[in-house]
Amino acid sequence: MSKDTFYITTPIYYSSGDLHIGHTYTTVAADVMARYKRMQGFDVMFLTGTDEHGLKVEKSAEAAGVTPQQFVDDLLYKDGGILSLWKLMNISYDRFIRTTDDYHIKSIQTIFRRLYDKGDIYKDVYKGLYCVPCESFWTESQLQDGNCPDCSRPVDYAEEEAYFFRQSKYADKIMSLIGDYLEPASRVNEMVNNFLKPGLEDICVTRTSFKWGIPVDFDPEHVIYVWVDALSNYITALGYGNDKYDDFDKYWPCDVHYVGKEIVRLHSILWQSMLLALDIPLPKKVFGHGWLNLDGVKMSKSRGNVIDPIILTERYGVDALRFFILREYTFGTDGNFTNELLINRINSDLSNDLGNLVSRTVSMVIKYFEGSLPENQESSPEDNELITAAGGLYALYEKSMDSYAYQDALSAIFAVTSRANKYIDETAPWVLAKDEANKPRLAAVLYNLLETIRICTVLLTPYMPNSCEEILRQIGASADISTFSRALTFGTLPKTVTVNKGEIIFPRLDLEKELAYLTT
RNA sequence: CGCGGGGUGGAGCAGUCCGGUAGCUCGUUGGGCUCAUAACCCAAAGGUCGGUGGUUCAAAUCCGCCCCCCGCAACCA
Repeated sequence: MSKDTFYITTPIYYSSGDLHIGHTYTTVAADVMARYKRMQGFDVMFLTGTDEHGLKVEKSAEAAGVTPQQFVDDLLYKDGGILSLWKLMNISYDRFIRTTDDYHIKSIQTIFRRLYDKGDIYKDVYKGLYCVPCESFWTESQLQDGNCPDCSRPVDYAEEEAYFFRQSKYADKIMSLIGDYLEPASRVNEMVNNFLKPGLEDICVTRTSFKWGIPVDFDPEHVIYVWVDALSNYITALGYGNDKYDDFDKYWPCDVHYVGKEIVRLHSILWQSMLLALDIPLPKKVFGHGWLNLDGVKMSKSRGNVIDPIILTERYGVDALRFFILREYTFGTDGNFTNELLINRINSDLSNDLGNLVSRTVSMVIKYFEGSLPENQESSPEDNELITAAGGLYALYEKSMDSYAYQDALSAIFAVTSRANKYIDETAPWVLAKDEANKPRLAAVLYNLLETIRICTVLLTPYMPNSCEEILRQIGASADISTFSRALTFGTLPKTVTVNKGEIIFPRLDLEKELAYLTT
Protein backbone atom coordinates (compact mmCIF):
# COMPACT_ATOMS: atom_id res chain seq x y z
CA MET A 1 0.00 0.00 0.00
CA SER A 2 1.19 3.44 -0.89
CA LYS A 3 1.95 6.15 1.63
CA ASP A 4 1.34 8.89 -0.92
CA THR A 5 -0.76 11.87 -0.03
CA PHE A 6 -4.16 12.68 -1.45
CA TYR A 7 -5.63 16.17 -1.12
CA ILE A 8 -9.30 16.62 -1.96
CA THR A 9 -11.54 19.66 -1.50
CA THR A 10 -15.15 20.72 -1.76
CA PRO A 11 -16.02 24.31 -2.56
CA ILE A 12 -16.41 26.47 0.51
CA TYR A 13 -20.13 27.05 0.69
CA TYR A 14 -21.51 30.54 0.81
CA SER A 15 -22.99 31.41 4.18
CA SER A 16 -26.13 33.12 3.04
CA GLY A 17 -28.61 30.42 4.03
CA ASP A 18 -29.04 26.79 4.92
CA LEU A 19 -27.54 24.10 2.75
CA HIS A 20 -29.57 21.69 0.64
CA ILE A 21 -29.16 18.35 -1.06
CA GLY A 22 -26.95 19.86 -3.75
CA HIS A 23 -24.27 20.84 -1.26
CA THR A 24 -24.71 17.45 0.32
CA TYR A 25 -24.13 15.80 -3.05
CA THR A 26 -20.75 17.43 -3.55
CA THR A 27 -19.66 16.88 0.03
CA VAL A 28 -20.76 13.26 0.23
CA ALA A 29 -19.02 12.49 -3.05
CA ALA A 30 -15.84 14.03 -1.70
CA ASP A 31 -16.22 12.15 1.56
CA VAL A 32 -16.60 8.82 -0.19
CA MET A 33 -13.51 9.53 -2.24
CA ALA A 34 -11.58 10.55 0.87
CA ARG A 35 -12.59 7.40 2.71
CA TYR A 36 -11.75 5.28 -0.31
CA LYS A 37 -8.28 6.79 -0.55
CA ARG A 38 -7.69 6.34 3.17
CA MET A 39 -8.64 2.69 2.87
CA GLN A 40 -6.15 2.39 0.05
CA GLY A 41 -3.48 3.64 2.39
CA PHE A 42 -3.15 7.23 1.25
CA ASP A 43 -2.39 10.03 3.68
CA VAL A 44 -5.55 12.02 2.96
CA MET A 45 -6.30 15.69 3.52
CA PHE A 46 -9.99 16.36 3.01
CA LEU A 47 -10.89 20.03 3.21
CA THR A 48 -14.24 21.77 3.30
CA GLY A 49 -15.44 25.04 4.75
CA THR A 50 -17.49 28.17 4.39
CA ASP A 51 -17.23 31.39 2.45
CA GLU A 52 -18.50 33.99 4.88
CA HIS A 53 -17.82 37.42 3.44
CA GLY A 54 -19.63 39.69 1.04
CA LEU A 55 -22.51 42.01 0.57
CA LYS A 56 -25.19 39.36 0.78
CA VAL A 57 -24.06 38.26 4.23
CA GLU A 58 -23.77 41.86 5.33
CA LYS A 59 -27.32 42.57 4.25
CA SER A 60 -28.79 39.34 5.57
CA ALA A 61 -27.22 40.07 8.94
CA GLU A 62 -28.63 43.55 8.93
CA ALA A 63 -32.07 42.22 8.13
CA ALA A 64 -31.75 39.74 10.99
CA GLY A 65 -30.57 42.46 13.34
CA VAL A 66 -27.23 40.86 14.12
CA THR A 67 -23.62 41.51 13.20
CA PRO A 68 -22.29 39.71 10.13
CA GLN A 69 -20.03 37.66 12.36
CA GLN A 70 -22.95 36.58 14.54
CA PHE A 71 -24.90 35.78 11.43
CA VAL A 72 -22.30 33.43 9.95
CA ASP A 73 -21.53 31.90 13.35
CA ASP A 74 -25.16 31.06 13.78
CA LEU A 75 -25.47 29.53 10.34
CA LEU A 76 -22.50 27.34 11.11
CA TYR A 77 -23.15 26.30 14.71
CA LYS A 78 -26.90 26.28 15.18
CA ASP A 79 -29.02 23.14 15.35
CA GLY A 80 -29.43 22.03 11.78
CA GLY A 81 -26.60 24.33 10.75
CA ILE A 82 -23.71 23.51 8.50
CA LEU A 83 -21.56 21.68 11.05
CA SER A 84 -24.44 19.63 12.34
CA LEU A 85 -25.40 18.74 8.79
CA TRP A 86 -21.93 17.41 8.07
CA LYS A 87 -21.94 15.53 11.33
CA LEU A 88 -25.27 14.02 10.42
CA MET A 89 -24.02 13.08 6.96
CA ASN A 90 -20.96 11.46 8.51
CA ILE A 91 -18.51 13.69 6.65
CA SER A 92 -14.94 12.85 7.61
CA TYR A 93 -13.29 16.14 6.73
CA ASP A 94 -9.81 16.60 8.11
CA ARG A 95 -9.92 20.36 8.15
CA PHE A 96 -12.61 23.00 8.03
CA ILE A 97 -11.83 26.52 6.90
CA ARG A 98 -13.87 29.68 7.38
CA THR A 99 -12.91 32.74 5.40
CA THR A 100 -13.33 34.72 8.60
CA ASP A 101 -10.58 32.73 10.32
CA ASP A 102 -7.71 34.99 11.39
CA TYR A 103 -5.02 33.01 9.65
CA HIS A 104 -6.95 33.02 6.38
CA ILE A 105 -7.44 36.79 6.53
CA LYS A 106 -3.74 37.30 7.07
CA SER A 107 -2.88 34.99 4.18
CA ILE A 108 -5.26 36.72 1.82
CA GLN A 109 -3.68 40.07 2.53
CA THR A 110 -0.29 38.53 1.89
CA ILE A 111 -1.44 36.96 -1.36
CA PHE A 112 -3.07 40.18 -2.49
CA ARG A 113 0.09 42.16 -1.80
CA ARG A 114 2.23 39.57 -3.53
CA LEU A 115 0.10 39.82 -6.67
CA TYR A 116 0.12 43.60 -6.45
CA ASP A 117 3.89 43.78 -6.08
CA LYS A 118 4.25 41.53 -9.06
CA GLY A 119 2.08 43.83 -11.12
CA ASP A 120 -0.67 41.27 -11.63
CA ILE A 121 -3.06 43.32 -9.55
CA TYR A 122 -3.44 46.98 -10.47
CA LYS A 123 -5.75 49.86 -9.67
CA ASP A 124 -8.27 51.05 -12.26
CA VAL A 125 -11.87 52.14 -12.59
CA TYR A 126 -14.74 49.69 -12.50
CA LYS A 127 -17.56 50.69 -14.79
CA GLY A 128 -20.90 49.06 -14.73
CA LEU A 129 -24.59 49.15 -14.05
CA TYR A 130 -25.29 49.93 -10.45
CA CYS A 131 -28.38 49.57 -8.30
CA VAL A 132 -28.21 52.26 -5.62
CA PRO A 133 -30.63 50.75 -3.05
CA CYS A 134 -28.97 47.34 -3.33
CA GLU A 135 -25.46 48.80 -3.50
CA SER A 136 -24.67 46.25 -6.18
CA PHE A 137 -23.10 46.24 -9.59
CA TRP A 138 -24.72 44.02 -12.18
CA THR A 139 -23.68 42.88 -15.59
CA GLU A 140 -25.98 43.41 -18.50
CA SER A 141 -26.80 39.74 -18.67
CA GLN A 142 -27.75 39.58 -15.02
CA LEU A 143 -30.44 42.21 -15.40
CA GLN A 144 -34.02 41.14 -15.58
CA ASP A 145 -35.99 43.20 -18.04
CA GLY A 146 -33.29 45.82 -17.76
CA ASN A 147 -33.74 46.15 -14.02
CA CYS A 148 -31.96 45.02 -10.89
CA PRO A 149 -32.53 41.27 -10.45
CA ASP A 150 -32.86 41.70 -6.68
CA CYS A 151 -35.25 44.62 -6.30
CA SER A 152 -36.49 45.14 -9.88
CA ARG A 153 -35.66 48.82 -9.78
CA PRO A 154 -33.80 50.55 -12.59
CA VAL A 155 -30.02 50.55 -12.57
CA ASP A 156 -27.63 53.40 -13.36
CA TYR A 157 -24.29 53.53 -15.03
CA ALA A 158 -21.65 54.06 -12.36
CA GLU A 159 -17.93 53.98 -11.81
CA GLU A 160 -15.80 53.17 -8.84
CA GLU A 161 -12.14 52.83 -8.19
CA ALA A 162 -11.12 49.20 -7.81
CA TYR A 163 -8.28 46.75 -8.10
CA PHE A 164 -8.10 44.35 -11.02
CA PHE A 165 -6.40 41.02 -11.48
CA ARG A 166 -4.51 40.59 -14.74
CA GLN A 167 -6.19 37.37 -15.76
CA SER A 168 -5.71 38.17 -19.44
CA LYS A 169 -1.99 37.64 -19.09
CA TYR A 170 -2.47 33.91 -18.45
CA ALA A 171 -5.05 33.11 -21.10
CA ASP A 172 -2.70 31.33 -23.48
CA LYS A 173 -1.18 29.26 -20.76
CA ILE A 174 -4.60 28.25 -19.46
CA MET A 175 -5.75 27.40 -22.96
CA SER A 176 -2.91 24.95 -23.39
CA LEU A 177 -3.28 23.35 -19.96
CA ILE A 178 -7.00 23.21 -19.26
CA GLY A 179 -7.52 19.93 -21.08
CA ASP A 180 -5.12 18.25 -18.67
CA TYR A 181 -6.81 19.13 -15.42
CA LEU A 182 -10.48 19.73 -16.12
CA GLU A 183 -12.97 16.87 -16.11
CA PRO A 184 -15.28 15.79 -17.55
CA ALA A 185 -14.10 16.68 -21.02
CA SER A 186 -17.39 18.31 -21.97
CA ARG A 187 -16.62 21.06 -19.49
CA VAL A 188 -13.37 21.80 -21.27
CA ASN A 189 -15.24 22.57 -24.48
CA GLU A 190 -17.55 24.84 -22.63
CA MET A 191 -14.74 26.81 -21.04
CA VAL A 192 -12.74 27.08 -24.22
CA ASN A 193 -15.65 28.16 -26.40
CA ASN A 194 -17.33 30.43 -23.92
CA PHE A 195 -14.45 32.15 -22.25
CA LEU A 196 -11.00 31.35 -23.52
CA LYS A 197 -11.59 31.76 -27.24
CA PRO A 198 -13.47 35.07 -26.91
CA GLY A 199 -10.57 36.30 -24.79
CA LEU A 200 -10.14 36.69 -21.07
CA GLU A 201 -10.74 40.01 -19.45
CA ASP A 202 -9.02 41.24 -16.34
CA ILE A 203 -11.36 40.97 -13.44
CA CYS A 204 -12.30 43.24 -10.64
CA VAL A 205 -11.18 41.83 -7.30
CA THR A 206 -12.09 44.56 -4.81
CA ARG A 207 -15.15 46.59 -3.86
CA THR A 208 -15.77 49.72 -1.86
CA SER A 209 -19.55 49.35 -1.69
CA PHE A 210 -19.56 47.12 1.37
CA LYS A 211 -17.38 46.51 4.41
CA TRP A 212 -17.86 42.84 5.29
CA GLY A 213 -14.74 41.40 3.80
CA ILE A 214 -10.98 41.41 4.05
CA PRO A 215 -9.56 44.91 3.62
CA VAL A 216 -6.57 45.54 1.40
CA ASP A 217 -3.99 46.27 4.08
CA PHE A 218 -2.27 49.02 2.16
CA ASP A 219 -5.52 50.62 0.98
CA PRO A 220 -8.21 49.83 3.58
CA GLU A 221 -11.07 51.54 1.75
CA HIS A 222 -11.04 48.53 -0.56
CA VAL A 223 -12.41 45.18 0.45
CA ILE A 224 -11.18 42.07 -1.33
CA TYR A 225 -14.00 40.65 -3.38
CA VAL A 226 -14.94 36.98 -3.40
CA TRP A 227 -12.50 35.61 -5.97
CA VAL A 228 -9.18 36.07 -4.28
CA ASP A 229 -10.67 35.52 -0.85
CA ALA A 230 -12.59 32.32 -1.50
CA LEU A 231 -10.49 30.47 -4.05
CA SER A 232 -7.34 30.91 -2.01
CA ASN A 233 -8.82 28.86 0.82
CA TYR A 234 -7.41 25.77 -0.85
CA ILE A 235 -3.88 26.90 -0.09
CA THR A 236 -4.31 29.03 3.03
CA ALA A 237 -5.86 26.01 4.74
CA LEU A 238 -2.53 24.25 4.25
CA GLY A 239 -0.59 27.13 5.72
CA TYR A 240 0.27 29.14 2.64
CA GLY A 241 1.01 32.66 3.87
CA ASN A 242 0.35 31.86 7.53
CA ASP A 243 1.75 30.03 10.54
CA LYS A 244 -1.39 28.21 11.53
CA TYR A 245 -0.62 25.17 9.40
CA ASP A 246 2.54 23.96 7.76
CA ASP A 247 1.59 21.15 5.40
CA PHE A 248 1.45 23.06 2.14
CA ASP A 249 4.54 21.32 0.83
CA LYS A 250 3.16 17.99 1.88
CA TYR A 251 -0.25 18.13 0.22
CA TRP A 252 0.04 20.63 -2.63
CA PRO A 253 -0.60 20.34 -5.55
CA CYS A 254 -4.16 19.33 -4.84
CA ASP A 255 -5.22 15.98 -6.24
CA VAL A 256 -8.77 17.05 -6.98
CA HIS A 257 -11.10 19.97 -6.44
CA TYR A 258 -14.75 18.91 -6.56
CA VAL A 259 -16.95 21.73 -7.80
CA GLY A 260 -20.47 22.16 -9.10
CA LYS A 261 -20.72 22.96 -12.77
CA GLU A 262 -21.70 26.56 -12.12
CA ILE A 263 -18.33 27.41 -10.65
CA VAL A 264 -16.21 25.44 -13.07
CA ARG A 265 -15.08 28.61 -14.75
CA LEU A 266 -13.69 30.11 -11.58
CA HIS A 267 -11.96 26.88 -10.69
CA SER A 268 -10.54 26.10 -14.09
CA ILE A 269 -9.52 29.53 -15.36
CA LEU A 270 -9.31 32.18 -12.66
CA TRP A 271 -7.89 29.93 -9.98
CA GLN A 272 -5.21 28.62 -12.31
CA SER A 273 -4.37 32.16 -13.39
CA MET A 274 -3.92 33.18 -9.79
CA LEU A 275 -1.72 30.19 -9.10
CA LEU A 276 0.38 30.87 -12.17
CA ALA A 277 0.78 34.45 -10.99
CA LEU A 278 1.90 33.21 -7.60
CA ASP A 279 4.26 30.64 -9.16
CA ILE A 280 2.41 27.81 -7.49
CA PRO A 281 1.88 24.48 -9.27
CA LEU A 282 -1.64 23.88 -10.57
CA PRO A 283 -4.05 21.35 -9.05
CA LYS A 284 -3.91 17.97 -10.75
CA LYS A 285 -7.64 17.74 -11.31
CA VAL A 286 -10.76 19.84 -11.19
CA PHE A 287 -13.93 17.81 -11.46
CA GLY A 288 -17.07 19.72 -12.41
CA HIS A 289 -19.98 17.51 -11.47
CA GLY A 290 -23.59 17.89 -12.53
CA TRP A 291 -26.58 19.03 -10.57
CA LEU A 292 -29.37 17.24 -8.84
CA ASN A 293 -32.41 18.87 -10.33
CA LEU A 294 -35.89 18.58 -8.96
CA ASP A 295 -38.64 17.58 -11.36
CA GLY A 296 -36.34 18.56 -14.18
CA VAL A 297 -35.80 22.05 -12.86
CA LYS A 298 -32.83 23.50 -11.10
CA MET A 299 -33.06 23.61 -7.32
CA SER A 300 -32.77 27.03 -5.82
CA LYS A 301 -33.76 28.82 -2.70
CA SER A 302 -35.59 31.51 -4.59
CA ARG A 303 -37.73 28.93 -6.33
CA GLY A 304 -38.40 27.26 -3.03
CA ASN A 305 -37.89 23.81 -4.52
CA VAL A 306 -34.97 22.63 -2.45
CA ILE A 307 -34.67 19.17 -0.98
CA ASP A 308 -33.72 19.08 2.67
CA PRO A 309 -31.20 16.31 3.35
CA ILE A 310 -31.95 16.40 7.07
CA ILE A 311 -35.53 15.26 6.64
CA LEU A 312 -34.51 12.42 4.34
CA THR A 313 -31.72 11.32 6.62
CA GLU A 314 -33.89 11.25 9.69
CA ARG A 315 -36.39 9.09 7.87
CA TYR A 316 -34.13 6.71 5.93
CA GLY A 317 -30.76 6.90 7.57
CA VAL A 318 -27.62 8.65 6.51
CA ASP A 319 -26.20 5.66 4.66
CA ALA A 320 -29.22 5.19 2.45
CA LEU A 321 -29.08 8.79 1.34
CA ARG A 322 -25.33 8.79 0.80
CA PHE A 323 -25.67 5.63 -1.22
CA PHE A 324 -28.62 6.80 -3.27
CA ILE A 325 -27.18 10.03 -4.61
CA LEU A 326 -24.05 8.32 -5.84
CA ARG A 327 -25.73 5.14 -7.06
CA GLU A 328 -28.52 6.76 -9.00
CA TYR A 329 -26.72 9.54 -10.84
CA THR A 330 -23.74 9.85 -13.13
CA PHE A 331 -21.38 12.17 -11.29
CA GLY A 332 -20.44 14.34 -14.24
CA THR A 333 -23.92 15.07 -15.58
CA ASP A 334 -27.18 16.38 -14.21
CA GLY A 335 -29.65 14.08 -12.56
CA ASN A 336 -33.25 14.43 -11.60
CA PHE A 337 -34.08 13.91 -7.95
CA THR A 338 -37.43 12.45 -7.01
CA ASN A 339 -38.67 10.84 -3.82
CA GLU A 340 -39.97 7.88 -5.77
CA LEU A 341 -36.53 7.18 -7.18
CA LEU A 342 -35.07 7.36 -3.71
CA ILE A 343 -37.52 4.90 -2.19
CA ASN A 344 -37.31 2.50 -5.10
CA ARG A 345 -33.56 2.48 -5.06
CA ILE A 346 -33.37 1.86 -1.34
CA ASN A 347 -35.82 -1.01 -1.71
CA SER A 348 -34.32 -2.70 -4.71
CA ASP A 349 -30.62 -2.42 -3.92
CA LEU A 350 -30.36 -2.10 -0.17
CA SER A 351 -33.37 -4.02 1.12
CA ASN A 352 -34.10 -6.67 -1.48
CA ASP A 353 -30.66 -7.30 -2.84
CA LEU A 354 -28.00 -6.62 -0.22
CA GLY A 355 -29.94 -6.55 3.04
CA ASN A 356 -31.95 -9.61 2.24
CA LEU A 357 -28.84 -11.46 1.11
CA VAL A 358 -27.21 -10.83 4.47
CA SER A 359 -30.34 -11.73 6.31
CA ARG A 360 -30.99 -15.02 4.57
CA THR A 361 -27.35 -16.07 4.69
CA VAL A 362 -26.89 -15.33 8.37
CA SER A 363 -30.09 -17.04 9.33
CA MET A 364 -29.16 -20.16 7.40
CA VAL A 365 -25.83 -20.36 9.19
CA ILE A 366 -27.71 -20.12 12.46
CA LYS A 367 -30.43 -22.51 11.44
CA TYR A 368 -28.23 -25.22 9.97
CA PHE A 369 -25.04 -24.84 12.02
CA GLU A 370 -26.02 -23.05 15.23
CA GLY A 371 -24.14 -19.98 14.00
CA SER A 372 -20.66 -21.43 13.38
CA LEU A 373 -19.50 -23.18 10.23
CA PRO A 374 -17.57 -26.45 10.55
CA GLU A 375 -14.02 -26.94 9.32
CA ASN A 376 -15.10 -29.70 6.98
CA GLN A 377 -16.32 -28.03 3.76
CA GLU A 378 -16.74 -29.47 0.31
CA SER A 379 -16.31 -27.20 -2.70
CA SER A 380 -17.80 -27.76 -6.13
CA PRO A 381 -17.30 -26.46 -9.67
CA GLU A 382 -20.64 -24.69 -9.39
CA ASP A 383 -18.96 -22.29 -6.94
CA ASN A 384 -16.50 -21.01 -9.49
CA GLU A 385 -18.56 -18.34 -11.13
CA LEU A 386 -19.43 -16.68 -7.85
CA ILE A 387 -15.89 -16.89 -6.54
CA THR A 388 -14.50 -15.43 -9.73
CA ALA A 389 -16.99 -12.56 -9.66
CA ALA A 390 -16.30 -11.70 -6.03
CA GLY A 391 -12.58 -12.21 -6.33
CA GLY A 392 -12.34 -9.95 -9.37
CA LEU A 393 -14.53 -7.24 -7.96
CA TYR A 394 -11.86 -5.04 -6.46
CA ALA A 395 -10.10 -4.51 -9.75
CA LEU A 396 -13.30 -3.30 -11.40
CA TYR A 397 -14.19 -1.17 -8.43
CA GLU A 398 -10.81 0.50 -8.26
CA LYS A 399 -10.84 1.36 -11.93
CA SER A 400 -14.22 3.04 -11.61
CA MET A 401 -13.42 4.85 -8.39
CA ASP A 402 -10.20 6.24 -9.76
CA SER A 403 -12.10 7.76 -12.67
CA TYR A 404 -14.80 9.25 -10.41
CA ALA A 405 -17.38 6.81 -11.79
CA TYR A 406 -19.21 6.16 -8.54
CA GLN A 407 -22.19 4.73 -10.35
CA ASP A 408 -20.09 2.15 -12.13
CA ALA A 409 -18.28 1.12 -8.97
CA LEU A 410 -21.60 0.54 -7.24
CA SER A 411 -23.09 -1.28 -10.22
CA ALA A 412 -20.18 -3.66 -10.17
CA ILE A 413 -20.75 -4.43 -6.50
CA PHE A 414 -24.46 -5.00 -6.90
CA ALA A 415 -23.91 -7.25 -9.86
CA VAL A 416 -22.05 -9.51 -7.43
CA THR A 417 -24.71 -9.40 -4.72
CA SER A 418 -27.22 -10.36 -7.40
CA ARG A 419 -25.02 -13.21 -8.45
CA ALA A 420 -24.92 -14.35 -4.84
CA ASN A 421 -28.70 -14.35 -4.58
CA LYS A 422 -28.84 -16.44 -7.70
CA TYR A 423 -26.23 -18.79 -6.28
CA ILE A 424 -28.54 -19.52 -3.38
CA ASP A 425 -31.19 -20.68 -5.80
CA GLU A 426 -28.70 -22.77 -7.73
CA THR A 427 -27.32 -24.52 -4.67
CA ALA A 428 -30.63 -24.72 -2.77
CA PRO A 429 -29.19 -24.96 0.75
CA TRP A 430 -32.58 -25.93 2.19
CA VAL A 431 -32.45 -29.09 0.09
CA LEU A 432 -28.89 -29.88 1.17
CA ALA A 433 -29.92 -29.43 4.79
CA LYS A 434 -32.33 -32.32 4.60
CA ASP A 435 -29.54 -34.88 4.48
CA GLU A 436 -26.81 -34.96 7.12
CA ALA A 437 -24.36 -36.30 4.51
CA ASN A 438 -24.55 -33.00 2.67
CA LYS A 439 -23.36 -30.93 5.61
CA PRO A 440 -19.84 -30.33 4.25
CA ARG A 441 -21.30 -29.14 0.96
CA LEU A 442 -23.82 -26.96 2.72
CA ALA A 443 -21.07 -25.41 4.83
CA ALA A 444 -19.07 -24.53 1.73
CA VAL A 445 -22.07 -22.84 0.12
CA LEU A 446 -22.70 -20.71 3.17
CA TYR A 447 -19.04 -19.88 3.48
CA ASN A 448 -18.94 -18.69 -0.12
CA LEU A 449 -21.92 -16.48 0.55
CA LEU A 450 -20.42 -14.97 3.68
CA GLU A 451 -17.16 -14.33 1.89
CA THR A 452 -18.91 -12.70 -1.04
CA ILE A 453 -20.83 -10.50 1.36
CA ARG A 454 -17.62 -9.57 3.12
CA ILE A 455 -15.93 -8.44 -0.07
CA CYS A 456 -18.93 -6.43 -1.26
CA THR A 457 -19.38 -4.84 2.13
CA VAL A 458 -15.76 -3.81 2.48
CA LEU A 459 -15.95 -2.08 -0.88
CA LEU A 460 -19.19 -0.37 0.15
CA THR A 461 -17.68 0.94 3.35
CA PRO A 462 -16.67 4.36 1.98
CA TYR A 463 -20.28 4.87 0.91
CA MET A 464 -22.07 3.50 3.96
CA PRO A 465 -19.64 3.38 6.86
CA ASN A 466 -22.13 2.65 9.63
CA SER A 467 -24.24 0.05 7.89
CA CYS A 468 -21.22 -1.77 6.55
CA GLU A 469 -19.73 -2.05 9.99
CA GLU A 470 -22.94 -3.67 11.17
CA ILE A 471 -23.04 -6.08 8.24
CA LEU A 472 -19.46 -7.11 8.86
CA ARG A 473 -20.31 -7.69 12.50
CA GLN A 474 -23.25 -9.87 11.55
CA ILE A 475 -21.25 -12.04 9.19
CA GLY A 476 -18.48 -12.39 11.75
CA ALA A 477 -15.76 -10.53 9.86
CA SER A 478 -13.26 -8.93 12.22
CA ALA A 479 -11.77 -5.50 11.59
CA ASP A 480 -8.45 -6.84 10.39
CA ILE A 481 -10.07 -8.58 7.42
CA SER A 482 -12.33 -5.64 6.60
CA THR A 483 -9.74 -3.75 4.58
CA PHE A 484 -9.19 -3.32 0.86
CA SER A 485 -6.03 -5.38 0.86
CA ARG A 486 -7.94 -8.26 2.39
CA ALA A 487 -10.87 -7.77 0.03
CA LEU A 488 -8.65 -8.67 -2.88
CA THR A 489 -8.63 -12.37 -2.18
CA PHE A 490 -11.52 -14.72 -1.84
CA GLY A 491 -11.13 -17.02 1.14
CA THR A 492 -9.90 -14.60 3.77
CA LEU A 493 -12.73 -15.18 6.19
CA PRO A 494 -11.88 -18.02 8.61
CA LYS A 495 -13.52 -21.30 7.64
CA THR A 496 -15.04 -21.69 11.07
CA VAL A 497 -16.55 -18.23 11.17
CA THR A 498 -19.27 -17.44 13.67
CA VAL A 499 -22.10 -15.16 12.62
CA ASN A 500 -24.18 -12.83 14.78
CA LYS A 501 -27.88 -12.39 14.44
CA GLY A 502 -28.75 -8.72 14.19
CA GLU A 503 -31.42 -6.24 13.33
CA ILE A 504 -32.60 -5.91 9.77
CA ILE A 505 -30.27 -3.33 8.30
CA PHE A 506 -32.36 -1.81 5.53
CA PRO A 507 -36.05 -2.42 6.20
CA ARG A 508 -38.18 -2.46 3.11
CA LEU A 509 -40.18 0.72 2.58
CA ASP A 510 -43.76 1.08 1.49
CA LEU A 511 -43.59 3.36 -1.54
CA GLU A 512 -47.11 4.78 -1.29
CA LYS A 513 -46.79 5.42 2.40
CA GLU A 514 -43.41 7.10 2.07
CA LEU A 515 -44.48 9.32 -0.80
CA ALA A 516 -47.45 10.42 1.21
CA TYR A 517 -45.22 11.12 4.19
CA LEU A 518 -42.70 13.10 2.16
CA THR A 519 -45.23 15.32 0.47
CA THR A 520 -46.59 16.59 3.75
C1' C B 1 -26.34 31.82 -37.03
C1' G B 2 -23.84 32.94 -28.51
C1' C B 3 -22.17 28.43 -25.82
C1' G B 4 -22.86 23.73 -23.39
C1' G B 5 -25.77 19.45 -22.11
C1' G B 6 -29.82 16.27 -23.32
C1' G B 7 -33.66 13.75 -26.71
C1' U B 8 -32.56 5.30 -26.40
C1' G B 9 -38.93 -0.18 -25.04
C1' G B 10 -44.36 2.35 -19.74
C1' A B 11 -40.63 5.28 -16.14
C1' G B 12 -35.43 6.54 -15.05
C1' C B 13 -30.73 5.81 -17.22
C1' A B 14 -25.92 3.40 -19.54
C1' G B 15 -23.78 2.78 -24.23
C1' U B 16 -21.78 7.57 -28.47
C1' C B 17 -14.61 9.44 -27.63
C1' C B 18 -12.12 3.99 -30.24
C1' G B 19 -18.78 2.23 -35.82
C1' G B 20 -20.16 -4.45 -35.98
C1' U B 21 -26.14 -9.03 -32.81
C1' A B 22 -29.53 -2.33 -28.32
C1' G B 23 -27.94 -3.05 -22.32
C1' C B 24 -29.24 -1.93 -16.98
C1' U B 25 -32.70 -0.80 -12.88
C1' C B 26 -37.81 -0.29 -11.86
C1' G B 27 -42.65 -1.56 -13.62
C1' U B 28 -45.96 -5.38 -16.29
C1' U B 29 -47.24 -10.75 -17.39
C1' G B 30 -46.39 -16.06 -16.62
C1' G B 31 -43.68 -19.75 -13.89
C1' G B 32 -40.36 -21.60 -9.75
C1' C B 33 -38.57 -21.75 -4.67
C1' U B 34 -39.44 -21.36 0.67
C1' C B 35 -33.35 -20.02 3.60
C1' A B 36 -34.86 -14.69 3.71
C1' U B 37 -37.02 -8.13 4.67
C1' A B 38 -44.58 -10.40 0.51
C1' A B 39 -38.05 -10.80 -0.38
C1' C B 40 -35.14 -14.37 -4.00
C1' C B 41 -34.60 -17.19 -8.94
C1' C B 42 -36.26 -18.20 -14.20
C1' A B 43 -38.88 -16.75 -18.56
C1' A B 44 -41.78 -13.44 -21.65
C1' A B 45 -43.90 -9.05 -23.70
C1' G B 46 -42.31 -4.13 -24.87
C1' G B 47 -37.63 0.17 -28.63
C1' U B 48 -37.66 1.78 -36.83
C1' C B 49 -31.92 4.65 -30.35
C1' G B 50 -35.82 13.08 -31.85
C1' G B 51 -36.30 13.93 -37.58
C1' U B 52 -33.87 13.92 -42.20
C1' G B 53 -29.83 13.40 -45.78
C1' G B 54 -24.87 11.39 -46.32
C1' U B 55 -20.14 8.28 -45.47
C1' U B 56 -19.50 2.82 -44.89
C1' C B 57 -19.96 -4.06 -46.28
C1' A B 58 -22.01 -2.20 -41.47
C1' A B 59 -24.28 3.90 -37.77
C1' A B 60 -27.58 4.87 -31.33
C1' U B 61 -22.26 5.55 -32.37
C1' C B 62 -18.96 9.42 -37.75
C1' C B 63 -20.44 13.98 -41.04
C1' G B 64 -24.42 17.87 -42.78
C1' C B 65 -29.10 20.16 -41.95
C1' C B 66 -33.61 20.59 -38.94
C1' C B 67 -36.99 20.08 -34.49
C1' C B 68 -37.81 19.84 -29.12
C1' C B 69 -36.20 20.19 -23.71
C1' C B 70 -32.75 22.04 -19.90
C1' G B 71 -28.93 25.09 -18.33
C1' C B 72 -25.03 28.95 -18.53
C1' A B 73 -23.21 34.09 -19.53
C1' A B 74 -18.83 37.11 -13.52
C1' C B 75 -20.87 34.70 -5.31
C1' C B 76 -27.21 29.33 -5.85
C1' A B 77 -23.19 22.16 -5.30
